[in-house]
Amino acid sequence: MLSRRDTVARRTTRRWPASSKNGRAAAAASSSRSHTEAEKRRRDRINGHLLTLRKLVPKSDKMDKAALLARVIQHVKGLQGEAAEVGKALTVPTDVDEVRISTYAAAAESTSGSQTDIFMEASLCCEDRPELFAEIDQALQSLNLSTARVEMGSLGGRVRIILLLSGNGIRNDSCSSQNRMINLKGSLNVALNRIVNSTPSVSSYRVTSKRQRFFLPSDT
Amino acid sequence: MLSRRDTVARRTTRRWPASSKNGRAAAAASSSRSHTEAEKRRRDRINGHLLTLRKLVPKSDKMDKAALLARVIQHVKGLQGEAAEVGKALTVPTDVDEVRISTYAAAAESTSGSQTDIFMEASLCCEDRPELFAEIDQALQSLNLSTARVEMGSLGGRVRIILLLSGNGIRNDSCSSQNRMINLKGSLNVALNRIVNSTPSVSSYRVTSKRQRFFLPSDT
DNA sequence: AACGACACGTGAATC
DNA sequence: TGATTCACGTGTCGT
Repeated sequence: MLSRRDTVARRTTRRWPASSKNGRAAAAASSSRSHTEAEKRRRDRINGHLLTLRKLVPKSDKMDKAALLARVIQHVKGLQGEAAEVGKALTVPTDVDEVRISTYAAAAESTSGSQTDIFMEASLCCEDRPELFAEIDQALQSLNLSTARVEMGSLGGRVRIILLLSGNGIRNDSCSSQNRMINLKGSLNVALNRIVNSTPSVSSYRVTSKRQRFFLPSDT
Repeated sequence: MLSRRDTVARRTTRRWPASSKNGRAAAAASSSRSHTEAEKRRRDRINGHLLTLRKLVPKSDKMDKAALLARVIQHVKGLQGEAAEVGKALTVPTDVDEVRISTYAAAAESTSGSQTDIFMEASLCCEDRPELFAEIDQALQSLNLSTARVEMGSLGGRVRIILLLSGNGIRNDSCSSQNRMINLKGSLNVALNRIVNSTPSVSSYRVTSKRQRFFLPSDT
């Protein structure tokens, strides 16, 4: 459990046998001493870094040294995954039209047993236009999908919208849910692609400058 | 420099002196053996985790054990800082109303010399309501601020909006630009706070469910 | 030779 | 008590 003993000096750096006058034994003793001291410096260096890591990683106090390392790798993995996910899910639109749909199951630890809900994450990137949200809304409604969360970024007249969707009542305890999921995914894909690919060139709406048309007032 | 020797078994797990028939010595030897074996297992566990970390952290191969740990803490610090920064700029609304404005100068490397534009980043988090964007738009227009980029996140009926603003024609080559900047910052702050703090309770707009009102169609 | 890094076995301490 | 964790000193390999 690691109590004190990591800070306390358990033994006072060993008493060396007082360098004898004999040349041979003195040399050997000196060598051994420097060796021991160097080794201690090495250990202190490692343990110092270990301590830094312990302070850095939350809830890693009162932990085994090996367990600490395990927690560190878990933390690094988590942070790396998070960073990658943020990078992938970043709401900065690019110049290419894109629709990406990924399904995954998030295990929701509830009090009454663990239930696994099915979610879908849809990311679409296209030219911005006023009817965009309404069209997306309509598509989602027709597919009976509810939006758990939405994030949106806009830059240079283009938008990237990331939707976290959940199919109503679609759980993985149903045997046919997987098939429904695939169908849903396909349907959503074609619907969003249709929305993205509807070029606004025929629309009456026209961009004056290549930039600065972010705040399109609702109707005022 | 860490060559092989970490994978090679340098000595074959020590030959124990064949449990003697003496009860006392046999017990002591058995105890010592289990102790040694347990200690080896512990070392292997630690080194195993260390190896995992070495695989996890890039460019940490061919490194001292202590240096590896130093690199791990550096990596963790970097990832944590990155995550914190992302978290601060992330468009996930919280439960507290908030307005945050930060100004910074971004050096734009143009062909005709380097010109330094002044930007402001405004982050506001409040309850969502249909007139919100229009009010923000109006405030920005009255302050003659143009929006270079906007990011928005919505969750549970609340929104967090992050605006990257640039004052029109405000450059730092002007001697009075700094004062104008401060005034602008203050004005923007009071304007956004007024918008955020205007409670929608008196508004005719009312939320039915605590969730799922993300896609408010423009007017259809 | 001398120095640095590693694995090892052991004594002490904690649970 | 036995199991487990830690720091220590040492042997040994590679530079």
